[in-house]
Amino acid sequence: MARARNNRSLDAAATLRTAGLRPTRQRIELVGLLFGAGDRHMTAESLHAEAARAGVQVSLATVYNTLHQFTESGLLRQVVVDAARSYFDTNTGDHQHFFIEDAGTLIDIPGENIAVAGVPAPPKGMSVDRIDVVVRVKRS
Amino acid sequence: MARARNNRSLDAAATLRTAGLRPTRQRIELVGLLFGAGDRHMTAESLHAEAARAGVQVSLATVYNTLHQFTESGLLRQVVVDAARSYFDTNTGDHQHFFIEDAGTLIDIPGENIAVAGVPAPPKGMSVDRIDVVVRVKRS
DNA sequence: AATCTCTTTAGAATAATTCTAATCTATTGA
DNA sequence: TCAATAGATTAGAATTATTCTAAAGAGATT
Repeated sequence: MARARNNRSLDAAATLRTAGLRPTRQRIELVGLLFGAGDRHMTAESLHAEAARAGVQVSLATVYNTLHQFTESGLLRQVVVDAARSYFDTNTGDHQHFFIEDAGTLIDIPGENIAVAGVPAPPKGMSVDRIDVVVRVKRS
Repeated sequence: MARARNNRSLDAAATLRTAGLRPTRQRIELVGLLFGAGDRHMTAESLHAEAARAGVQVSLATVYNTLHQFTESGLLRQVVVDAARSYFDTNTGDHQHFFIEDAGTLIDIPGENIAVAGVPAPPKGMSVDRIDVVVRVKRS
């Protein structure tokens, strides 16, 4: 019998298969980093740096590819708060964000807390894809 | 008597002076383009192209400078909806946006229509700068 | 008009992201 | 099990939006 991969890897592979993605070495390791420790907000650069620190060899191009594939298959959600960089959120459930402008960091606001009322009907032939609320905060 | 500038230019110059900016030829012409025709959502490239079409000579660097200066002095509001480009809104009043993802266009939602409830207290030492709501719509 | 400070500009530089085309690897079918 | 194949990874080049630089230009003030 071949030496088995550990449980984490098995979980990651299953997650990837469910998402319709081949469980490659790089994707498995990125799944581990992304989903191994609670809800996180990552940029391509921060994930690439974290992979390097963890001794995981993966190119920046693959990190970008992977973040986009994970977003398309619903494993991640992209958050647009800053014109300069893209954030990816491991929490894909109903929630919104505080954005700390000075630090460039995000904090989740649970969806049950927050409510948006009075959104007009979208233009003819259009339907609402998602409503994003960003509460921008600064040092006071 | 010197030939007087027209009213539009006088208005523009006054607007600029009030904002604490020197009324230079370029700024006056950009004010004319930006505020001459109702509420608009522009990118640096779109404003630069429109200036060129109108025969207004202004460099792209100046368009960027001007958009940022106008934003800082409250003449414009920057809208972050797309990781790829920055939009500037001539409507600085209380309102929110539909973002048509396919077309990359914005539509205002009047502030009196929309309400956000249940925003938790911001983290210690922070205060809310602004709450942005983006209703992302797509062809249905 | 002289001076001073602020502004504009072309083009170089930067930063995030995407592309390319060559190499590699997981999967599949024999 | 192994070759074939479709898909994935990679380094580095390319692209895109934006910012920087430093030199020339133009309002403002005297």
